[in-house]
Amino acid sequence: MDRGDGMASGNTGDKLTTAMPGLTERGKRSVREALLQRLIDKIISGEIVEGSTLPNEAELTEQFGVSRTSLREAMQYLAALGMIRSRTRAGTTVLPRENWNYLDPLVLDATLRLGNDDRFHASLIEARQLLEPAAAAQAAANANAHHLFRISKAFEEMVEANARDNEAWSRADLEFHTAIIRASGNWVYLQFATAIRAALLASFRLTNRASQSHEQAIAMHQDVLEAIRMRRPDEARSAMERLIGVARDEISDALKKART
Amino acid sequence: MDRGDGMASGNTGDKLTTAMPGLTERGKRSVREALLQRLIDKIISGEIVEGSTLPNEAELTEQFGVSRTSLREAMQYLAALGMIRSRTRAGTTVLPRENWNYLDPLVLDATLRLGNDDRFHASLIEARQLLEPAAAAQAAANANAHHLFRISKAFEEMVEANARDNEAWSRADLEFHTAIIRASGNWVYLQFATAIRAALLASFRLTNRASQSHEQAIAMHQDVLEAIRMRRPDEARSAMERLIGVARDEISDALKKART
DNA sequence: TGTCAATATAGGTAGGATTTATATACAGTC
DNA sequence: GACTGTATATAAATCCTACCTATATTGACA
Repeated sequence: MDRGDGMASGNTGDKLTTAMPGLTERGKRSVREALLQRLIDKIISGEIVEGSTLPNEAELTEQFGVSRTSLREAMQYLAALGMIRSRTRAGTTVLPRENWNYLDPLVLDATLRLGNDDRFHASLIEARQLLEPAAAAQAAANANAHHLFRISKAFEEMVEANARDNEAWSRADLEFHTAIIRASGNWVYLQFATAIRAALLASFRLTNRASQSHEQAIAMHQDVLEAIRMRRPDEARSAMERLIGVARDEISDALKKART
Repeated sequence: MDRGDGMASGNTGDKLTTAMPGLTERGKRSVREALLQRLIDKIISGEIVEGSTLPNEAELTEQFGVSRTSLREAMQYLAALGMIRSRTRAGTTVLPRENWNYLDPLVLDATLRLGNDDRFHASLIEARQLLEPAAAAQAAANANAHHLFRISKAFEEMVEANARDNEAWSRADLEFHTAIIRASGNWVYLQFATAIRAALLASFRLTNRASQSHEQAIAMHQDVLEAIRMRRPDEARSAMERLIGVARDEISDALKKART
């Protein structure tokens, strides 16, 4: 929980700190970024309760050892995430969770790091099961040449990577799913890309895929690709349903194992 | 398009401006809020092209007549919306649309105001057709007493308002749909609440509902409510599908009419 | 071709002036 | 006397100016 920036107020002008660059230890994150993450973590973890009122600026700057400007910039960021609202005289209050933008990478990341909530993963998978087949069907109907190219390219990169290169595989897998959503032409679906991204990354962390299942995965991805290429929405939908179904099973297995 | 704050740089410290408060004319929005909206509008409308690099801070402060602090706070907000990214020395660039958080009320509002894109509305309706029936089914399965109460209350407020009070009707309608999504227990679905909110508000603006269709609408809402109360997911799903189906038809009619 | 200094730009700090929503007190009315 | 509207005080966010720091790019030079 302790971050290296506890004494960030130390660099108030003396040349010592600036004389040795690169020694700031872990994280080259800026003051604001560090502060932002500390605040997000405190709110997400519940250390700062939703609905509560934050201390005023003066106290916060002292508590976190940052200037008012940095604090206020971080506050603006939080306000944009729907996590706080400031009203003059009334102070700054933490909004109910319902308003938070969980689709933001920072928020999503903090939630996955701090909360071991199975229901969270379940919702994510549920949403994928709903959205991705629909997106695949729309992609089969709407995709233009450029979209098809990007999907195909991602697929080929998956085949190329195979079991050999886990990093490249996950990158390509991610791009495959994102490209299909993009091809659906529905901007609302696209908003979920970051959530799906997070879901996939979580599953990569959790599951150590046996090389045998790579073959199976490739076959299923190919089914989706072919259906989209052939302009068959229904086939694309069901192929994607099968694909997500397997992903769901793998995740729930991994979560069960992780619990023991 | 012209805002009243074009000469906001006038208050550079001389006491004259402060001597006459309340003369700032229209809009009680703060400097930052006004600036934020101007920037969002410029980006959404395409006046500032995605991928382009903004002028540096000094030029921007001059151009918009605001201080550096306000500018940077607005920038932080934009960064949180995924619209810009700042890197030292490289300047501030506008990110591709794909990264923008359209689910944010400010962004959504600007998009609806500035862009008359039918495809935008179509995507919104498509997403509702996919999400809301699923949410209703989940709500039928998962809703607790509190959730049921809120849905029922919203329904009763709709009945109460009926044709009499258009304002109250739309507020209750909004609450009805939001409460069901809340009851689904899926946080991902809940992220769409703002989008659905926007869709409903747009439809209220567009359609001048004949009082006869209020009766029909109430009946359909009641079907959804009853199915959830009776814990029948499939019925809830299909009742919601019918409801959204009508909404879709009304919207597309209204859009056609608006075009002529 | 690699190294190092100059430079431009975002990032950060300090402190004061201004604005504004709320609360409190007070006067006027039913 | 209870209620309602109006001035004043105040606490908090808001906004501003001025100056300092860190860092990535550029370009000169060895």
